[in-house]
Amino acid sequence: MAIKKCPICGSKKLIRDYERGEIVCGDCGFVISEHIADSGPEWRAFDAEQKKNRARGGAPIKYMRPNKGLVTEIDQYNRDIRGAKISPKKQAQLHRIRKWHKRASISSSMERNLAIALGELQRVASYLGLDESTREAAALLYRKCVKQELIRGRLIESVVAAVIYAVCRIRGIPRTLDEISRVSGIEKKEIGRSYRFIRRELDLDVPLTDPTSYVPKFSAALKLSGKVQEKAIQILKKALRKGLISGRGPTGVAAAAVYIAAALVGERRTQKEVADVAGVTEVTIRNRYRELRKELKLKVDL
DNA sequence: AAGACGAAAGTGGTTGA
DNA sequence: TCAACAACTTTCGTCTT
Repeated sequence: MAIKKCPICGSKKLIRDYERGEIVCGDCGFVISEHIADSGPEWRAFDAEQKKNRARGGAPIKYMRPNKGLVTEIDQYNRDIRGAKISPKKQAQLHRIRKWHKRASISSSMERNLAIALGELQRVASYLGLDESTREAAALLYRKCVKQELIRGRLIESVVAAVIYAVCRIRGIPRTLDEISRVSGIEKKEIGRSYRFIRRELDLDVPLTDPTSYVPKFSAALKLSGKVQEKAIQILKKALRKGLISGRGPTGVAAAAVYIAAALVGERRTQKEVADVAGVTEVTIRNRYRELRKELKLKVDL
């Protein structure tokens, strides 16, 4: 069912944010739906060069397919294009070609690994509501891992989860290790270990998680207005300048900011409510809240 | 009765020797 | 590999609304 207008303010200006898997109201900022399926094109160019290459004719190259979407097959009937029998010499040649063709593609261990991994990746990504371009980025990263032989000794599923986590961090898509752990069925510490390993080996540049990216998510779960989100982001920006973010868990900081913002705007939520959707405890919210209040000199009457 | 607050002890992960 | 360490959680008693 397609969503046509915002249930809060009735506005029809809806922004579909496929990277984050959200539909957001353009007027009040309310996050109407998370985890939407991407109905846009199945690939997105990361830069002009790729756009040019991919925009050319033919099917887009898909990293999600074990053979990148390009298929050649040599059938088993020794006939030429008109159906006539082929000479024994040619037959032998064809046999050799078939053999090597198979070895070079589906039957190589790398391709077998990829076939399993990409299926798992597809499954986890869809549970997390990640759009196609993010999935492609994850698939590409996974290919790099395979190429550098980083999988050996590790569960394929754990590397898949780690790759997804890395891509989400890089793209600023708010998905916690907890969420990924839940849908992938791999323990958090296991994912974390694989994640750190591939980050080091591939020399990935992963920025710190920006707490503001969690604000829309938490606000939506708490049914808070766009005004609260605005306020919360404003608070976080100030906190960032004061150096209150570093070293702290991003979800905790974001949760505290949302909690404060809700109180300031008059849409109060209890610490427990905020804590639950953020996946932290009330104590953590209190600690962050205390720091924020002190450093930013916010007057909050509770 | 429920929520807010904070102290104290416990837990799991990181880091540096 | 081990110990120190910071962030966070759990638990609990007290205060406020």
